[in-house]
Amino acid sequence: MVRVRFAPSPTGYLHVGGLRTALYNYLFAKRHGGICILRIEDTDRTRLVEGAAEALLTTLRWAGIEFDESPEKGGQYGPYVQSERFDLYRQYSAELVERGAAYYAFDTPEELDAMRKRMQDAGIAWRYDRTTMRNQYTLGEAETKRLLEENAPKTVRMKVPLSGEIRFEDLVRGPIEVPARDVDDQILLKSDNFPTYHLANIVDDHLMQITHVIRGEEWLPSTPKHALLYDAMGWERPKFAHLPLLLNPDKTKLSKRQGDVAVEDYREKGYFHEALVNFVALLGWNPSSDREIFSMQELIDTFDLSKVNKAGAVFDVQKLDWMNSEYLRAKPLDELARDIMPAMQASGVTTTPEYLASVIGLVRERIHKLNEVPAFTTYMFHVPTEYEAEYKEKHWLPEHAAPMRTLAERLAATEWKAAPLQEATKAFAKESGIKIGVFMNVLRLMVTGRSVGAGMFETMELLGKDECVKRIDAALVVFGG
RNA sequence: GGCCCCAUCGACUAAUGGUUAGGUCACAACCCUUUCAAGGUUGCAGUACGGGUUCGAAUCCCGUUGGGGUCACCA
Repeated sequence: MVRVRFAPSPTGYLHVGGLRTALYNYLFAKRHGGICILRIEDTDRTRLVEGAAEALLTTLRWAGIEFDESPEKGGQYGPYVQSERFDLYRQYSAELVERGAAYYAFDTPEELDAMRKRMQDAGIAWRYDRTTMRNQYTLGEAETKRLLEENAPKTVRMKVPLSGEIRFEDLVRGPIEVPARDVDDQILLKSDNFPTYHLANIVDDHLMQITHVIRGEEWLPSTPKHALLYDAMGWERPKFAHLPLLLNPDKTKLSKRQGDVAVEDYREKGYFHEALVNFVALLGWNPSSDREIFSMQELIDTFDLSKVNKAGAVFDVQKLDWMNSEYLRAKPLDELARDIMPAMQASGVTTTPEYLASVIGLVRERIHKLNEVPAFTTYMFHVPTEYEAEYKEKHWLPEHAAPMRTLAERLAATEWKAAPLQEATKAFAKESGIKIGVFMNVLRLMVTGRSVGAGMFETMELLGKDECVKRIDAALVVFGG
């Protein structure tokens, strides 16, 4: 049985890289009929943000990712919040010490900083030296016992072998080998008795029977430590899969400063969750096809960890925009109308879902995001009060007044549908000897006040005869016809 | 700097020893046209470099260069 987990820290928003990690875990679990778990890793009290865990869940749910086991849903391996599992970590940390795989250290942060600085100045790579620092090996049994009884501040560090190689297999990168001498004696239990990520992570992954650890590449360097810990406890190691990083345009790790990194930002900007998920799914993975558009179910059906790429992928908003517009054009109009109705009302428009749906149908090919609808379609709800100066300058001449008046009369007498209206206009252009382009532009100017918009006759049909005639008359007055 | 990872058009990627190196975004041109789009057609553009292995290399090996990640009592 496949069991995977997404384990974020509740320190704020959901990073798009986090979304992709969560998504791959979810897809992998669903693909194999497995279980996907959400675990909150809140062992660092200093970085904790109130309400962040709930926000994370809300955003993940918006994206269409549901967990089988989570803090709110529960499950038989809970609790799913690390701060509620502290006793467990202390217990296993003690066991690690008993097994000789970890030891007590009594150095203060100041001492460590000083040592680090000294080594740095000397040009030597930093690594905790357990033969010279203050720990149970240098202090001796009696002194260690005394300090422990005295409740002196202490940490528990892992005892990493001084020689040899640490090997592990990565599902996307193959075998990885690192010299043990380059691995630091990582702190497992802090002096406040709280575990660090490394301890809490392997304890929970083991206890929750996680079979595959799918996480970002930034974790690759600490995986040897995790492998060592599983071995020390006599636990079976899960399979590891380290995902390529999401990058800024300059190829550095995707970060704030260079654009939006929070999923919430994209949500607020009006991107569809389907588009964001589709886009992010294809960043670092591809099912070897030319296909670009995938629904969640289609992603589940084709997802394959072995096809995940090794190289980082630049997050290109232009392609996201394109993908979003694909969804915008494919979605049912009534659904779009329902989604954007609140924003329409907020911008002072009262309308019916049916009319709004028709309006969206007219303009959806001209915008990238649904939330552009209110600003793009004001003329569909309000009589224009202003006319784009440059556009008017370019297309309006006083001698157009008389023919326009006649055209308006002709149009009013024809069936108020796009096709007949077009025919009538064409006929009148021919008859009057004026190019149809002139009528088109002036009509657009008078009816919408804008230089850009949907097809003119479709727009007029939807607006209705009375409204259009009224607008043309009003414009004629304003323009001094 | 040590360690680790990575390397196909500007971007996302396909091609797992044999293809004129394919698709998508972006960009450009043309067509369509009623503004803006959309759509259609075409174009631009890539295997980082150097050595091997092989009849044959984007693909396998080695090196170089370049990029990235990581080196906390953060995760």
